[in-house]
Amino acid sequence: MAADQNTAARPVRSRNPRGHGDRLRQEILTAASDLAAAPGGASELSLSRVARHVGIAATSIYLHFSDIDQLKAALVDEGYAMFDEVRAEAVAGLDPGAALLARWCAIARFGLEHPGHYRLMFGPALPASLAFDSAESPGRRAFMAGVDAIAECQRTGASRAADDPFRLTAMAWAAIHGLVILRLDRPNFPWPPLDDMVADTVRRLADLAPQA
Amino acid sequence: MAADQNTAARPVRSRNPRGHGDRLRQEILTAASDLAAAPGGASELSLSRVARHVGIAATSIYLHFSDIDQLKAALVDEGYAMFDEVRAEAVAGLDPGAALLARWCAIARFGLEHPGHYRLMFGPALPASLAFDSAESPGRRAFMAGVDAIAECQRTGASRAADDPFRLTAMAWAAIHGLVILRLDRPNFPWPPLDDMVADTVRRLADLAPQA
DNA sequence: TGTACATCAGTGAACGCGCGTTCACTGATGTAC
DNA sequence: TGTACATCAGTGAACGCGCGTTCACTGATGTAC
Repeated sequence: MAADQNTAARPVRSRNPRGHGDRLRQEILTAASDLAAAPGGASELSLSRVARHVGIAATSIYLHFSDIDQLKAALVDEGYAMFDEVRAEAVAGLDPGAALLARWCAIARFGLEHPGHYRLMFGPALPASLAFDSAESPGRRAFMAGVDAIAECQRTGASRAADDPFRLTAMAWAAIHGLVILRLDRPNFPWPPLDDMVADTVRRLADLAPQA
Repeated sequence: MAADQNTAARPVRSRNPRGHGDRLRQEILTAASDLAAAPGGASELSLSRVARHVGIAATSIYLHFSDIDQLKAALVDEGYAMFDEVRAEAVAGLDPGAALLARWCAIARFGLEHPGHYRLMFGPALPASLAFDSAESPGRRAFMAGVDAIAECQRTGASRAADDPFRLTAMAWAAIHGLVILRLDRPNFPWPPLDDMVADTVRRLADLAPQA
């Protein structure tokens, strides 16, 4: 019964008006993100499935992406754009300690709200060229912003941890990534509320002063 | 050059002596674990690849496993057997605080030493029937053992955290899982030493008393 | 106002590949008589 | 001691499927004259 996704007729879809062919690009990205969000992540993402989801012929994807890795790369780019925005928005106007908590809560919420993007950005399925490891990658830049945020907390006394801020950030990153990815992969586990867990984790790892 | 795994002749391999056909079962499990260890995890695990890796015909796998999910399930079983053993060995004879640190260090090391098993046990690619969520699953039993370990620390004063031990364990699990899985998925990141990071993370989350 | 043409958004058939799975089989080794 | 047979460990050809990718194409819409 659930299998008729294979046999179902392609959904009705009227072609975009002349001059707006690039709208399809966004439809493709959205569908790809939906598929990558599935448990199993990027392994559920295929050109045929994306095309079926959008309601177009598989070959139409080539009008906007030269191959499937370009499609994944575009999702990753889009993901980092949202990711940067979400963090900036979350910390705006806060003092360093509150900002640190807000930053990591925003990261965790981003992961749960955009699981398709998140899995591609931080999961194992990246096109090789985009792996989070060169110093100029967007992932590394986001990480270094986290390092700065912790260093700022240490400077102002909001954090009493004496550790190297790079190391502290690696610990926080791992901890929050684990929270996100386990929630995605084990949705039936009786998870305590997200924001509290994230805040408690960060507060303890960075030894943040108790809040007013 | 790396592609000749496809065209390469099957490795020489003499058949097992009469009465020892079940040796092949273990060879298959070992090869499957190797393949699942790859970045990309279980998506690299296929019957054909396992067979090629062992040096047998793909159909020979059916002599020991009725389908590919049974093969994965056997890997998960084997993984939990090792996992239970490794934890028991790590904590033997230690006081509650030291045992808690040793437990989580052993878990992290298990993940890095047996990435194939670990990815299947805790990653997204589990056969549906084995997902870590029913109360009787081996994963849940391991988790509850962790809860007991933290509760014991709280009882003896080794941990000064007042939280629900279930919640604390969920935080620790997420944090350590994140450390393991990010190390596997981002091997080029300049990670600080594992044991220190694990111990620091657990010490801070559980608010363990400083050690002698 | 009419018509030829260019452009644009998208299609459909076909390909070779690796996959999981089925089926009938092979050939060496031990055992019954 | 010799031979027929059963058992055992594994093989090889074939299937249908979804995949990524190629190629030549269609049909609606706008524009030049």
